[in-house]
Amino acid sequence: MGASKTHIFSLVQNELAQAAKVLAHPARIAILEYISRQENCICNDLVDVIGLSQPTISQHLNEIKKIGLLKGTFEGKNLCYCINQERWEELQYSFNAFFSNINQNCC
Amino acid sequence: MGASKTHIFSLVQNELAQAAKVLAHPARIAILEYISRQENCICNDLVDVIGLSQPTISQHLNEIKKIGLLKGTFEGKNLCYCINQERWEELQYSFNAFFSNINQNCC
DNA sequence: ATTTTATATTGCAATATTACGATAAAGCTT
DNA sequence: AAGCTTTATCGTAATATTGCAATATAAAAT
Repeated sequence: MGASKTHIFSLVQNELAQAAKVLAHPARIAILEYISRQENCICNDLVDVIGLSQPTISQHLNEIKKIGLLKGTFEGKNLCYCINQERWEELQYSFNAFFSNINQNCC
Repeated sequence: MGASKTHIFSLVQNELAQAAKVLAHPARIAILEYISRQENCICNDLVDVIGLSQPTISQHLNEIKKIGLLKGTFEGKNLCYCINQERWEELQYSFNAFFSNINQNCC
């Protein structure tokens, strides 16, 4: 097969997994960290900073965008990507809820 | 190519990505949630509860074990997997640190 | 000792991800 | 308009992941 059987899991489980998948690549972690340190983010910087090709960076940015973590606005000739604060906090809350719901009395 | 260029990223970035990768499948989310709800975990239950074949469940459990999230001990004839509390909290801390380090003054 | 039960491993097919060169598109600059 | 810069898309190759049938292993029960 190869494809995940997403239909046998709950929406919440699938959404958390989907979010985790976006964080499951060091380039995307690095991109998010970099954007968060900048006032503005010019994409071309990322190519230099991260050390991957421009198409690859573009693809990674797209993955991050897909789950709503980035807002993009144009500013002069360069595209300015920024963290979507609301979505970011939503995910932070989801991960934290997941990690907090653990029963300790076993073994 | 196809393989991730892990060597161009920091240890912390790679480790967080690695942990996220384990959470990046709804079956593994479901397995962790299920284990956390039980006093003991008999693996064979998981096959029924999750709805994937025994070899597939075994593989997923192995992925979870690889990053140290499970402790396993034998109890009678059944293997008992449990959440490794220390490691769990470590990851919770890592994710939370990542999510908390976001600069808001952009766009 | 043989059977039963539970878990792990192997091998393989289907699909997904990662990466990049080539090229396209879109907006400035002149 | 022509050229420059920046980002997106296409096409393709390499690798990784997901899933299961078949089989192996290991412990418990008979």
